[in-house]
Amino acid sequence: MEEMNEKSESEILKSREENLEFLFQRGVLPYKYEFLRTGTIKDVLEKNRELKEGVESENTERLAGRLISIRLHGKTIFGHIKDSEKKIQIYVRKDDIKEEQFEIFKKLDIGDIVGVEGKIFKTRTGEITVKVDKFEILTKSLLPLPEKWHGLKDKEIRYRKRYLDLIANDDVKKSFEIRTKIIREIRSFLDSKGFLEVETPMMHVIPGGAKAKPFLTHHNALDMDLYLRIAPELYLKRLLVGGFEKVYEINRNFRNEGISIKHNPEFTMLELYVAYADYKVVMQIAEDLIVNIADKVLGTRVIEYQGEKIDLSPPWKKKKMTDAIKEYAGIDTEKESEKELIDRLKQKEVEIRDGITKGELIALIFEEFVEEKLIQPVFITDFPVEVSPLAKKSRENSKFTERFEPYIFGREIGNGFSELNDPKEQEKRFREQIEMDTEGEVARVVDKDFIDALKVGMPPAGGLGIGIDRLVMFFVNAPSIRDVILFPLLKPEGDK
RNA sequence: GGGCCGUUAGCUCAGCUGGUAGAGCACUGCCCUUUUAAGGCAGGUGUCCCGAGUUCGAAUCUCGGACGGCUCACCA
Repeated sequence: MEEMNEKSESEILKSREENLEFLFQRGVLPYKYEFLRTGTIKDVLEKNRELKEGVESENTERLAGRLISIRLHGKTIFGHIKDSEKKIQIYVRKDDIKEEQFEIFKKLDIGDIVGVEGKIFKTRTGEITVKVDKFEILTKSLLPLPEKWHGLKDKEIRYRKRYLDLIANDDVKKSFEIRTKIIREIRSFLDSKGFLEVETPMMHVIPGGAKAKPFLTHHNALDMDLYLRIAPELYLKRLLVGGFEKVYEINRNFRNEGISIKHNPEFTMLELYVAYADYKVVMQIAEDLIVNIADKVLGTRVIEYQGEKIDLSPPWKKKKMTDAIKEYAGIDTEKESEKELIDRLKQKEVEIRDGITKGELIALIFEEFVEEKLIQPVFITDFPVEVSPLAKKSRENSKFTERFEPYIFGREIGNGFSELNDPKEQEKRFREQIEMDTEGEVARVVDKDFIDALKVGMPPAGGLGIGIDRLVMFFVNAPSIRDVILFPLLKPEGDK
């Protein structure tokens, strides 16, 4: 089996290996140390846009890039080279360069990285082209590039060999550039509002701050099990206790759950906390933050996601969860009994655990009957207290909390609340959560040190979390979270 | 983990109701001094994912397995 692979692989490589050997024999080292460019391809294209046909540029340009196409015509060669932004045609005439150089050029393969030098002209068809006087092969490519007609479509290869995906699919590079701009814009927005960016531990002794299964790891010297964090929340709140008033963290969370179009085991989360503020303040920040991204990164507040036009223009609607259920599902959760709600859920084949609470039922009804209908941006507020262990109870109704989630395209893209800061209440809620957690694969423990911190006293505060990957998905119209994570987790390659 | 679909040349794919394979791109050689999915002529691509079964005969049918995609569940 292994022998087979080696054999077939060497078949693929053969011609390129021979070309490499050809270069070595002529004393050409195809792994150069540097190449000084006069500019990027984009610069040169812009500079020569007005060039008249039949006229050569005054300046000699030096450009470098990957050879992405070659067209041999006997005594001339056409091709395109591409750098990080643009591609440009190159034109080599046998009369213009030494015979040996011409022979070497004919041995170049698609994928080689080359440097070219020459004047710029426009071809008969008006394409800006480099008339090559000199060239250097900067890096030899030994493996073939993805096929040029169909490009690289195989999703597995695209994710597994992202470098090929980036070479073959321009829009992929663009998506990741937008991702970076979004994160940069979030930072600059929050920094300008006086937030301090902090870093809290990724390795936790007690997993907390969210309801999810953690990854387990081990510290050898301390002979101690550690969990990769599922959320930074409890540490960021400790900072509020410590006296920071506006903090945020943008970093990875790790959750040992299933992988799907919306889930990657490690994902990037923004969490922010504002002292002396409640959930209403934070809700406004969430809206401002996202509208600001739309303005600064895309320049429009109307985005199209998977064929659906989404208008991010503020103000976003706000609906209490129970009101949304009434509006979209016609169910009055106040009036209906628990049994009636359970029957409705069972019709949708939702599993109901024994001893389920009314609050959990309301949350399930919302998820099953309402969520997918929330296409345009909307804040769902007032979540049941049973599903919101870290949120303060509502001033109006103690069965609900001062909590909100912004929904877009049927997906929750964030989560925020008036942070619970009563240590006794918090400890009680933690214990109730542990009781409700019937699956219990990971031993749930109350984070006593966090309770101690609350006992020292945390100012009233509002907090917000936003899943960055999912947010980016909207802005780059990505159907899968894997399209916005450069190297998504995949199973190791099988022995095919 | 459940369900659905897929796996044929390096790549993208075709191969009807079973008679052991085909196209384009890529690759090799030759021709071609403004082409751009360049073109023309010639060349060979291959344990048809693996294993077992049915059959005179399996890429094709049956069963089992591997790998992958989508989807549902857990979750954000």
